[in-house]
Amino acid sequence: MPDTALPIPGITVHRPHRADARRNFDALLAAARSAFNEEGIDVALEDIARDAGVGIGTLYRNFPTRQDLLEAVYISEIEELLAAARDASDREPWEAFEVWLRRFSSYVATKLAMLQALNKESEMFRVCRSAMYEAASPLFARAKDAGEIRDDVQLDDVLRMVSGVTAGHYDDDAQRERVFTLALDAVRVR
Amino acid sequence: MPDTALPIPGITVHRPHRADARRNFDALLAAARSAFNEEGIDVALEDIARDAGVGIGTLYRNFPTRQDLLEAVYISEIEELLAAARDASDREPWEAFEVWLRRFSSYVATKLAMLQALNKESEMFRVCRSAMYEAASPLFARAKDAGEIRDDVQLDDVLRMVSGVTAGHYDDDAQRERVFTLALDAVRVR
DNA sequence: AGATTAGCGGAGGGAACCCTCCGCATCAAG
DNA sequence: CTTGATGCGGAGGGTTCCCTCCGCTAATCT
Repeated sequence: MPDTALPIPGITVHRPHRADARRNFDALLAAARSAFNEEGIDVALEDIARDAGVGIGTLYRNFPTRQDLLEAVYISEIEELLAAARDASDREPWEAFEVWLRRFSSYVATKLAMLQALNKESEMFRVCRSAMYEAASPLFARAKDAGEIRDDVQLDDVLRMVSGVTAGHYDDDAQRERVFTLALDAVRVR
Repeated sequence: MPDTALPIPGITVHRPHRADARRNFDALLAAARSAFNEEGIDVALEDIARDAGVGIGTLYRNFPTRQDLLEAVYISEIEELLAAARDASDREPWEAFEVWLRRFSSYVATKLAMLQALNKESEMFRVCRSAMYEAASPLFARAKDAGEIRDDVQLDDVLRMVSGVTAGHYDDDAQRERVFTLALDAVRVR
Protein backbone atom coordinates (compact mmCIF):
# COMPACT_ATOMS: atom_id res chain seq x y z
CA MET A 1 0.00 0.00 0.00
CA PRO A 2 2.69 2.56 0.95
CA ASP A 3 3.02 5.15 -1.82
CA THR A 4 6.66 5.73 -0.96
CA ALA A 5 6.29 7.03 2.55
CA LEU A 6 8.03 10.20 3.67
CA PRO A 7 9.97 10.07 6.95
CA ILE A 8 8.84 12.36 9.73
CA PRO A 9 11.50 14.74 11.06
CA GLY A 10 12.03 14.05 14.76
CA ILE A 11 10.70 10.53 14.65
CA THR A 12 13.01 7.58 14.25
CA VAL A 13 11.58 4.15 13.70
CA HIS A 14 14.04 1.48 14.69
CA ARG A 15 14.08 -0.85 11.72
CA PRO A 16 16.48 -3.83 12.11
CA HIS A 17 19.68 -4.10 10.01
CA ARG A 18 19.72 -7.78 9.18
CA ALA A 19 17.71 -8.76 6.12
CA ASP A 20 15.55 -11.48 7.71
CA ALA A 21 14.89 -9.33 10.74
CA ARG A 22 13.76 -6.49 8.54
CA ARG A 23 11.39 -8.78 6.67
CA ASN A 24 9.86 -9.86 9.96
CA PHE A 25 9.59 -6.29 11.14
CA ASP A 26 7.71 -5.27 8.00
CA ALA A 27 5.46 -8.31 8.13
CA LEU A 28 4.57 -7.53 11.73
CA LEU A 29 3.78 -3.92 10.91
CA ALA A 30 1.52 -4.93 8.04
CA ALA A 31 -0.24 -7.59 10.07
CA ALA A 32 -0.70 -5.22 12.99
CA ARG A 33 -2.11 -2.55 10.75
CA SER A 34 -4.88 -4.69 9.36
CA ALA A 35 -5.50 -6.43 12.67
CA PHE A 36 -5.94 -3.15 14.54
CA ASN A 37 -8.25 -1.80 11.88
CA GLU A 38 -10.34 -4.93 11.51
CA GLU A 39 -10.40 -6.41 14.99
CA GLY A 40 -9.89 -3.29 17.08
CA ILE A 41 -6.97 -2.29 19.23
CA ASP A 42 -7.49 -5.09 21.73
CA VAL A 43 -6.60 -7.79 19.27
CA ALA A 44 -4.45 -10.54 20.80
CA LEU A 45 -0.80 -9.88 20.02
CA GLU A 46 -0.38 -13.59 19.42
CA ASP A 47 -2.82 -13.35 16.51
CA ILE A 48 -0.75 -10.59 14.95
CA ALA A 49 2.41 -12.63 15.27
CA ARG A 50 0.71 -15.62 13.68
CA ASP A 51 -0.68 -13.54 10.79
CA ALA A 52 2.78 -12.15 10.21
CA GLY A 53 4.17 -15.68 10.18
CA VAL A 54 6.59 -15.10 13.06
CA GLY A 55 6.85 -16.25 16.65
CA ILE A 56 5.48 -14.24 19.52
CA GLY A 57 9.01 -13.70 20.75
CA THR A 58 9.88 -11.85 17.58
CA LEU A 59 6.96 -9.55 18.02
CA TYR A 60 8.03 -8.66 21.54
CA ARG A 61 11.63 -8.14 20.49
CA ASN A 62 10.62 -5.54 17.91
CA PHE A 63 7.77 -3.98 19.88
CA PRO A 64 8.23 -4.49 23.61
CA THR A 65 4.79 -3.08 24.43
CA ARG A 66 1.44 -2.92 22.69
CA GLN A 67 1.78 0.83 22.67
CA ASP A 68 5.04 0.58 20.73
CA LEU A 69 3.34 -1.45 18.04
CA LEU A 70 0.34 0.87 17.93
CA GLU A 71 2.61 3.87 17.55
CA ALA A 72 4.64 2.22 14.80
CA VAL A 73 1.48 1.54 12.81
CA TYR A 74 0.30 5.06 13.39
CA ILE A 75 3.60 6.54 12.27
CA SER A 76 3.64 4.51 9.08
CA GLU A 77 0.20 5.83 8.21
CA ILE A 78 1.17 9.42 8.86
CA GLU A 79 4.19 9.01 6.64
CA GLU A 80 1.93 8.03 3.79
CA LEU A 81 -0.19 11.12 4.39
CA LEU A 82 2.90 13.28 4.11
CA ALA A 83 3.72 11.67 0.82
CA ALA A 84 0.19 12.34 -0.40
CA ALA A 85 0.57 16.03 0.42
CA ARG A 86 3.78 16.17 -1.57
CA ASP A 87 2.16 14.40 -4.52
CA ALA A 88 -0.85 16.73 -4.52
CA SER A 89 1.12 19.98 -4.51
CA ASP A 90 1.30 20.37 -8.28
CA ARG A 91 -2.47 20.63 -8.79
CA GLU A 92 -4.68 23.71 -8.80
CA PRO A 93 -5.05 25.33 -5.33
CA TRP A 94 -8.51 24.18 -4.29
CA GLU A 95 -8.22 20.86 -6.01
CA ALA A 96 -4.92 20.12 -4.36
CA PHE A 97 -6.34 20.88 -0.97
CA GLU A 98 -9.50 18.89 -1.55
CA VAL A 99 -7.64 15.89 -2.88
CA TRP A 100 -5.50 15.82 0.20
CA LEU A 101 -8.47 16.37 2.49
CA ARG A 102 -10.08 13.30 1.02
CA ARG A 103 -6.97 11.28 1.55
CA PHE A 104 -6.85 12.53 5.11
CA SER A 105 -10.46 11.67 5.54
CA SER A 106 -10.01 8.08 4.45
CA TYR A 107 -7.18 7.77 6.91
CA VAL A 108 -9.44 8.90 9.72
CA ALA A 109 -12.07 6.46 8.53
CA THR A 110 -9.97 3.36 8.93
CA LYS A 111 -8.54 4.71 12.15
CA LEU A 112 -12.03 4.83 13.49
CA ALA A 113 -13.13 1.46 12.24
CA MET A 114 -11.83 0.59 15.64
CA LEU A 115 -15.27 1.60 16.80
CA GLN A 116 -16.58 -1.85 16.17
CA ALA A 117 -17.86 -2.16 19.67
CA LEU A 118 -21.59 -1.56 19.71
CA ASN A 119 -22.66 -3.63 16.75
CA LYS A 120 -24.81 -1.25 14.83
CA GLU A 121 -26.78 -4.10 13.29
CA SER A 122 -28.79 -5.05 16.32
CA GLU A 123 -32.58 -4.71 16.31
CA MET A 124 -32.39 -2.75 19.50
CA PHE A 125 -30.18 -0.15 17.91
CA ARG A 126 -32.45 0.19 14.92
CA VAL A 127 -35.53 0.82 17.03
CA CYS A 128 -33.83 3.35 19.26
CA ARG A 129 -32.43 5.28 16.39
CA SER A 130 -35.74 5.59 14.62
CA ALA A 131 -37.37 6.72 17.84
CA MET A 132 -34.81 9.44 18.13
CA TYR A 133 -35.32 10.55 14.56
CA GLU A 134 -39.02 10.73 15.08
CA ALA A 135 -38.50 12.92 18.09
CA ALA A 136 -36.21 15.27 16.21
CA SER A 137 -37.95 15.50 12.87
CA PRO A 138 -40.76 17.87 13.90
CA LEU A 139 -38.15 20.33 15.16
CA PHE A 140 -36.31 20.00 11.89
CA ALA A 141 -39.47 20.40 9.83
CA ARG A 142 -40.52 23.50 11.69
CA ALA A 143 -37.16 25.16 11.20
CA LYS A 144 -37.22 24.24 7.55
CA ASP A 145 -40.74 25.58 7.06
CA ALA A 146 -39.59 28.79 8.66
CA GLY A 147 -36.98 29.06 5.92
CA GLU A 148 -34.05 28.67 8.26
CA ILE A 149 -32.60 25.53 6.73
CA ARG A 150 -31.32 24.90 3.24
CA ASP A 151 -33.81 23.10 1.03
CA ASP A 152 -31.42 20.41 -0.09
CA VAL A 153 -30.47 19.29 3.39
CA GLN A 154 -31.96 16.28 5.16
CA LEU A 155 -32.22 15.70 8.88
CA ASP A 156 -30.29 12.50 8.64
CA ASP A 157 -27.36 14.26 6.98
CA VAL A 158 -27.31 16.94 9.63
CA LEU A 159 -27.27 14.45 12.46
CA ARG A 160 -24.47 12.47 10.90
CA MET A 161 -22.43 15.58 10.35
CA VAL A 162 -23.03 16.91 13.82
CA SER A 163 -22.23 13.64 15.50
CA GLY A 164 -19.10 13.36 13.43
CA VAL A 165 -17.97 16.86 14.26
CA THR A 166 -18.73 16.32 17.90
CA ALA A 167 -16.93 13.06 18.08
CA GLY A 168 -13.70 14.78 17.22
CA HIS A 169 -11.04 15.77 19.67
CA TYR A 170 -10.35 19.43 20.33
CA ASP A 171 -7.77 21.49 22.14
CA ASP A 172 -10.41 23.33 24.10
CA ASP A 173 -14.10 24.15 24.21
CA ALA A 174 -13.61 27.33 22.22
CA GLN A 175 -12.32 25.39 19.26
CA ARG A 176 -15.02 22.80 19.58
CA GLU A 177 -17.54 25.62 19.46
CA ARG A 178 -15.94 27.25 16.41
CA VAL A 179 -16.01 24.02 14.45
CA PHE A 180 -19.52 23.24 15.53
CA THR A 181 -20.68 26.67 14.40
CA LEU A 182 -18.85 26.25 11.12
CA ALA A 183 -20.68 23.01 10.47
CA LEU A 184 -24.01 24.56 11.36
CA ASP A 185 -23.31 27.37 8.90
CA ALA A 186 -23.40 24.78 6.17
CA VAL A 187 -26.94 23.87 7.12
CA ARG A 188 -28.48 27.25 7.73
CA VAL A 189 -29.79 29.61 5.11
CA ARG A 190 -28.00 32.96 4.97
CA MET B 1 -29.07 13.15 35.76
CA PRO B 2 -32.25 11.80 34.11
CA ASP B 3 -34.54 14.73 33.30
CA THR B 4 -37.58 12.44 33.56
CA ALA B 5 -36.82 10.05 30.78
CA LEU B 6 -39.38 9.19 28.12
CA PRO B 7 -39.94 5.51 27.35
CA ILE B 8 -39.23 4.33 23.83
CA PRO B 9 -42.15 2.64 22.04
CA GLY B 10 -41.15 -0.90 21.15
CA ILE B 11 -38.42 -1.18 23.74
CA THR B 12 -39.08 -2.75 27.10
CA VAL B 13 -36.48 -2.62 29.80
CA HIS B 14 -36.99 -5.34 32.36
CA ARG B 15 -36.84 -3.52 35.68
CA PRO B 16 -37.34 -5.82 38.73
CA HIS B 17 -40.47 -5.66 40.90
CA ARG B 18 -39.03 -6.10 44.36
CA ALA B 19 -37.83 -2.86 45.96
CA ASP B 20 -34.30 -3.95 46.85
CA ALA B 21 -33.83 -5.55 43.47
CA ARG B 22 -34.88 -2.37 41.73
CA ARG B 23 -32.41 -0.37 43.80
CA ASN B 24 -29.64 -2.70 42.70
CA PHE B 25 -30.73 -2.55 39.08
CA ASP B 26 -30.60 1.23 39.08
CA ALA B 27 -27.27 1.32 40.87
CA LEU B 28 -25.81 -1.07 38.32
CA LEU B 29 -27.07 1.01 35.42
CA ALA B 30 -25.59 4.18 36.87
CA ALA B 31 -22.27 2.53 37.64
CA ALA B 32 -22.12 0.96 34.19
CA ARG B 33 -22.85 4.27 32.55
CA SER B 34 -19.97 6.09 34.10
CA ALA B 35 -17.66 3.11 33.87
CA PHE B 36 -18.25 2.68 30.14
CA ASN B 37 -17.75 6.36 29.51
CA GLU B 38 -14.67 6.76 31.67
CA GLU B 39 -12.89 3.44 31.33
CA GLY B 40 -14.13 2.30 27.93
CA ILE B 41 -16.39 -0.53 27.02
CA ASP B 42 -13.92 -3.20 28.06
CA VAL B 43 -14.14 -2.30 31.69
CA ALA B 44 -14.18 -5.36 33.98
CA LEU B 45 -17.76 -6.22 34.89
CA GLU B 46 -16.53 -6.94 38.40
CA ASP B 47 -15.51 -3.29 38.74
CA ILE B 48 -18.98 -2.18 37.76
CA ALA B 49 -20.57 -4.49 40.30
CA ARG B 50 -18.25 -3.21 43.02
CA ASP B 51 -18.92 0.45 42.12
CA ALA B 52 -22.62 -0.27 42.31
CA GLY B 53 -22.13 -1.89 45.70
CA VAL B 54 -23.55 -5.26 44.67
CA GLY B 55 -22.14 -8.72 44.06
CA ILE B 56 -21.08 -9.92 40.65
CA GLY B 57 -23.91 -12.44 40.75
CA THR B 58 -26.45 -9.66 40.92
CA LEU B 59 -24.96 -8.01 37.88
CA TYR B 60 -25.21 -11.22 35.89
CA ARG B 61 -28.77 -11.86 37.05
CA ASN B 62 -29.92 -8.49 35.71
CA PHE B 63 -27.70 -8.40 32.65
CA PRO B 64 -26.70 -11.87 31.50
CA THR B 65 -24.26 -10.55 28.91
CA ARG B 66 -22.07 -7.50 28.55
CA GLN B 67 -24.11 -6.55 25.50
CA ASP B 68 -27.29 -6.51 27.60
CA LEU B 69 -25.73 -4.05 30.00
CA LEU B 70 -24.34 -1.93 27.18
CA GLU B 71 -27.74 -1.78 25.54
CA ALA B 72 -29.49 -0.88 28.78
CA VAL B 73 -27.13 2.04 29.28
CA TYR B 74 -27.61 3.12 25.70
CA ILE B 75 -31.39 2.97 25.99
CA SER B 76 -31.43 5.06 29.13
CA GLU B 77 -29.41 7.74 27.37
CA ILE B 78 -31.70 7.76 24.36
CA GLU B 79 -34.69 8.14 26.62
CA GLU B 80 -33.20 11.30 28.01
CA LEU B 81 -32.69 12.65 24.50
CA LEU B 82 -36.36 12.06 23.75
CA ALA B 83 -37.28 14.02 26.85
CA ALA B 84 -35.01 16.85 25.73
CA ALA B 85 -36.80 17.03 22.36
CA ARG B 86 -40.12 17.26 24.12
CA ASP B 87 -38.85 20.00 26.42
CA ALA B 88 -37.44 22.04 23.52
CA SER B 89 -40.57 22.01 21.42
CA ASP B 90 -42.07 25.22 22.81
CA ARG B 91 -39.23 27.46 21.66
CA GLU B 92 -38.79 29.34 18.39
CA PRO B 93 -38.15 27.04 15.36
CA TRP B 94 -34.43 27.46 14.82
CA GLU B 95 -33.66 27.87 18.47
CA ALA B 96 -35.56 24.74 19.37
CA PHE B 97 -33.69 22.73 16.80
CA GLU B 98 -30.34 24.12 17.77
CA VAL B 99 -30.90 23.54 21.45
CA TRP B 100 -31.72 19.95 20.79
CA LEU B 101 -28.79 19.54 18.40
CA ARG B 102 -26.48 20.67 21.14
CA ARG B 103 -27.97 18.24 23.57
CA PHE B 104 -27.58 15.52 20.98
CA SER B 105 -24.05 16.60 20.42
CA SER B 106 -23.09 16.31 24.07
CA TYR B 107 -24.54 12.83 24.10
CA VAL B 108 -22.33 11.82 21.21
CA ALA B 109 -19.37 13.38 22.98
CA THR B 110 -19.58 11.21 26.08
CA LYS B 111 -20.37 8.21 23.94
CA LEU B 112 -17.11 8.71 22.16
CA ALA B 113 -15.01 9.39 25.21
CA MET B 114 -14.63 5.67 24.80
CA LEU B 115 -11.90 6.56 22.38
CA GLN B 116 -9.38 6.63 25.15
CA ALA B 117 -7.15 4.17 23.36
CA LEU B 118 -4.26 6.04 21.82
CA ASN B 119 -3.36 8.40 24.60
CA LYS B 120 -3.29 11.74 22.86
CA GLU B 121 -0.79 13.12 25.36
CA SER B 122 2.24 11.23 24.16
CA GLU B 123 5.23 13.08 22.72
CA MET B 124 5.10 10.83 19.68
CA PHE B 125 1.60 11.91 18.89
CA ARG B 126 2.41 15.58 19.24
CA VAL B 127 5.32 15.40 16.84
CA CYS B 128 3.42 13.44 14.22
CA ARG B 129 0.50 15.76 14.31
CA SER B 130 2.58 18.85 13.84
CA ALA B 131 4.41 17.21 10.95
CA MET B 132 1.11 16.53 9.28
CA TYR B 133 -0.05 20.10 9.80
CA GLU B 134 3.11 21.41 8.30
CA ALA B 135 2.58 19.26 5.26
CA ALA B 136 -0.99 20.43 4.82
CA SER B 137 -0.67 24.13 5.58
CA PRO B 138 0.89 25.21 2.27
CA LEU B 139 -2.04 23.61 0.43
CA PHE B 140 -4.40 25.43 2.71
CA ALA B 141 -2.58 28.73 2.34
CA ARG B 142 -2.58 28.50 -1.43
CA ALA B 143 -6.27 27.81 -1.60
CA LYS B 144 -6.91 30.68 0.78
CA ASP B 145 -4.75 33.10 -1.19
CA ALA B 146 -6.70 32.10 -4.28
CA GLY B 147 -9.85 33.26 -2.48
CA GLU B 148 -11.39 29.83 -2.33
CA ILE B 149 -11.60 29.56 1.44
CA ARG B 150 -13.45 31.75 3.90
CA ASP B 151 -11.21 34.27 5.62
CA ASP B 152 -12.31 33.40 9.12
CA VAL B 153 -11.54 29.70 8.81
CA GLN B 154 -8.36 28.09 10.12
CA LEU B 155 -6.75 24.90 8.88
CA ASP B 156 -6.94 23.32 12.29
CA ASP B 157 -10.69 23.88 12.42
CA VAL B 158 -11.17 22.34 9.01
CA LEU B 159 -9.19 19.25 9.88
CA ARG B 160 -11.08 18.74 13.08
CA MET B 161 -14.39 19.12 11.35
CA VAL B 162 -13.45 16.79 8.53
CA SER B 163 -12.08 14.15 10.82
CA GLY B 164 -15.20 14.38 12.91
CA VAL B 165 -17.51 14.10 9.94
CA THR B 166 -15.52 11.23 8.57
CA ALA B 167 -15.46 9.35 11.80
CA GLY B 168 -19.23 9.07 11.70
CA HIS B 169 -21.15 6.04 10.59
CA TYR B 170 -23.17 6.17 7.41
CA ASP B 171 -25.73 4.02 5.64
CA ASP B 172 -23.75 4.09 2.43
CA ASP B 173 -21.04 5.91 0.56
CA ALA B 174 -23.53 8.23 -1.10
CA GLN B 175 -24.60 9.59 2.23
CA ARG B 176 -21.04 9.87 3.44
CA GLU B 177 -20.30 11.90 0.34
CA ARG B 178 -23.32 14.17 0.82
CA VAL B 179 -22.37 14.98 4.37
CA PHE B 180 -18.77 15.49 3.48
CA THR B 181 -19.72 17.92 0.75
CA LEU B 182 -22.04 19.71 3.09
CA ALA B 183 -19.24 20.22 5.56
CA LEU B 184 -16.90 21.45 2.84
CA ASP B 185 -19.54 23.96 1.76
CA ALA B 186 -19.09 25.60 5.10
CA VAL B 187 -15.45 26.18 4.37
CA ARG B 188 -15.51 27.29 0.77
CA VAL B 189 -16.31 30.77 -0.49
CA ARG B 190 -19.37 30.95 -2.74
C1' DA C 1 34.51 -22.02 4.96
C1' DG C 2 34.41 -21.04 9.65
C1' DA C 3 33.55 -18.01 13.31
C1' DT C 4 30.73 -14.77 15.36
C1' DT C 5 26.69 -12.87 16.74
C1' DA C 6 22.11 -11.24 15.95
C1' DG C 7 17.80 -13.08 15.59
C1' DC C 8 14.21 -16.82 16.05
C1' DG C 9 10.29 -19.36 18.14
C1' DG C 10 7.24 -21.21 21.33
C1' DA C 11 6.73 -23.52 25.93
C1' DG C 12 4.94 -22.21 30.06
C1' DG C 13 4.12 -19.54 34.44
C1' DG C 14 1.37 -15.69 35.84
C1' DA C 15 -2.41 -12.41 35.80
C1' DA C 16 -6.87 -10.77 34.66
C1' DC C 17 -11.33 -11.64 33.72
C1' DC C 18 -15.53 -14.35 32.87
C1' DC C 19 -19.54 -16.54 34.64
C1' DT C 20 -21.83 -20.35 37.28
C1' DC C 21 -23.65 -22.17 41.39
C1' DC C 22 -25.68 -22.58 45.78
C1' DG C 23 -26.19 -21.63 50.80
C1' DC C 24 -27.91 -17.51 53.04
C1' DA C 25 -30.61 -13.08 53.64
C1' DT C 26 -34.41 -10.30 52.81
C1' DC C 27 -38.89 -9.07 51.11
C1' DA C 28 -43.86 -9.13 50.89
C1' DA C 29 -48.18 -11.61 51.26
C1' DG C 30 -51.39 -13.79 54.34
C1' DC D 1 -45.46 -13.26 62.80
C1' DT D 2 -44.84 -16.90 59.70
C1' DT D 3 -43.63 -18.66 55.55
C1' DG D 4 -42.65 -19.20 50.90
C1' DA D 5 -40.51 -16.95 47.22
C1' DT D 6 -37.27 -13.97 45.41
C1' DG D 7 -32.96 -11.98 45.36
C1' DC D 8 -28.09 -11.77 47.12
C1' DG D 9 -23.06 -12.46 47.08
C1' DG D 10 -18.66 -14.16 46.19
C1' DA D 11 -15.74 -18.45 45.99
C1' DG D 12 -13.73 -20.85 42.48
C1' DG D 13 -12.99 -23.36 38.05
C1' DG D 14 -12.21 -22.25 33.31
C1' DT D 15 -10.41 -19.46 29.67
C1' DT D 16 -7.73 -16.15 27.41
C1' DC D 17 -4.02 -13.41 26.92
C1' DC D 18 0.49 -11.52 28.40
C1' DC D 19 5.37 -11.71 28.22
C1' DT D 20 9.89 -13.88 29.58
C1' DC D 21 13.50 -17.03 28.78
C1' DC D 22 16.78 -19.82 26.50
C1' DG D 23 18.38 -23.49 23.32
C1' DC D 24 18.58 -23.33 18.41
C1' DT D 25 19.05 -21.24 13.55
C1' DA D 26 20.90 -18.66 10.13
C1' DA D 27 22.87 -14.21 8.37
C1' DT D 28 27.06 -11.57 7.96
C1' DC D 29 31.92 -10.91 8.13
C1' DT D 30 36.74 -12.15 7.22
